[in-house]
Amino acid sequence: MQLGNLEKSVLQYFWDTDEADAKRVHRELADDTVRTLNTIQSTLDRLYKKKLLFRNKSGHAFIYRAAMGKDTFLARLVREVAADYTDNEDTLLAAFSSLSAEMTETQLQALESLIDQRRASDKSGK
Amino acid sequence: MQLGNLEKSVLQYFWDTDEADAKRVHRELADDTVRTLNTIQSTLDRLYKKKLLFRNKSGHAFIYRAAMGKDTFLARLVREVAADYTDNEDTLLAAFSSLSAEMTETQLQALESLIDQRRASDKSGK
DNA sequence: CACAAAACCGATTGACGATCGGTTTTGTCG
DNA sequence: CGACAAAACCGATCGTCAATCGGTTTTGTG
Repeated sequence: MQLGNLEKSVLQYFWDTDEADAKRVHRELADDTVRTLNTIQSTLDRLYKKKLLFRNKSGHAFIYRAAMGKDTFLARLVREVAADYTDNEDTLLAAFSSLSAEMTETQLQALESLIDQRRASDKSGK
Repeated sequence: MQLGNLEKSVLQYFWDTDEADAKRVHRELADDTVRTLNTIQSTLDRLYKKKLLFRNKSGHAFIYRAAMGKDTFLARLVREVAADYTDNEDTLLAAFSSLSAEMTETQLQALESLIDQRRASDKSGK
């Protein structure tokens, strides 16, 4: 899932904003470069076709919203990257190894507690 | 760092093979699609310019080798992906959370032991 | 039903990887 | 040292895909 810069910005926008139509996105994403509402519409449509945004019609316009949270999306990207470069599953662990080499102790602890949480939710049959 | 398919294959090749010149890569990467030696050369050059391969001349030809291991490269990609979608560092942890939700107990344990190793090498002043 | 708003379509541009043909360099060997 | 082959280097073309926008078609709604 390779995204362009505008696509990323828009996605980011929807992680902060519950829902919006093209007009609103265009208005609130206004930055340096001048862009047409039309450009935003194309981008929304592209993201919709990529199933990264949901939409449903309300009056004239489509109302869009993020199809998944940022963390879920990130996890997906990470998995994708790993799958792209590895045959056996454990390369992902190797990558973690390199990554962890640059993590702070605090982050390591956070990671550990995530693992524990995962185990807990397993046990509870979730 | 976005790579095309041939680039990925070549990189993968160099993670299995210590060093090789274009000719050898071309010979050993021969698959279905017919490709010229020239194509392989371009690709090697592109990877060299991206600093993913080292090279040095030996006789007529360049001898190439991987500039980093697969795990280091993967870690770099993961970091890159994360940086691309997150302002604060901790989104990476959130992503791990989603990821860990699909890990087997065995993988979780492996991850934990990686964390421990990391701590150990910290203490030893490495 | 008319009209404005938005969707939809299609064209263009700019990156960039893949692919090669052709030209220039450059070792090496007689 | 000079010819020749091998490889590097250059540049063109093609395909894909995001970004951009103009123009046309739909479509709610007053």
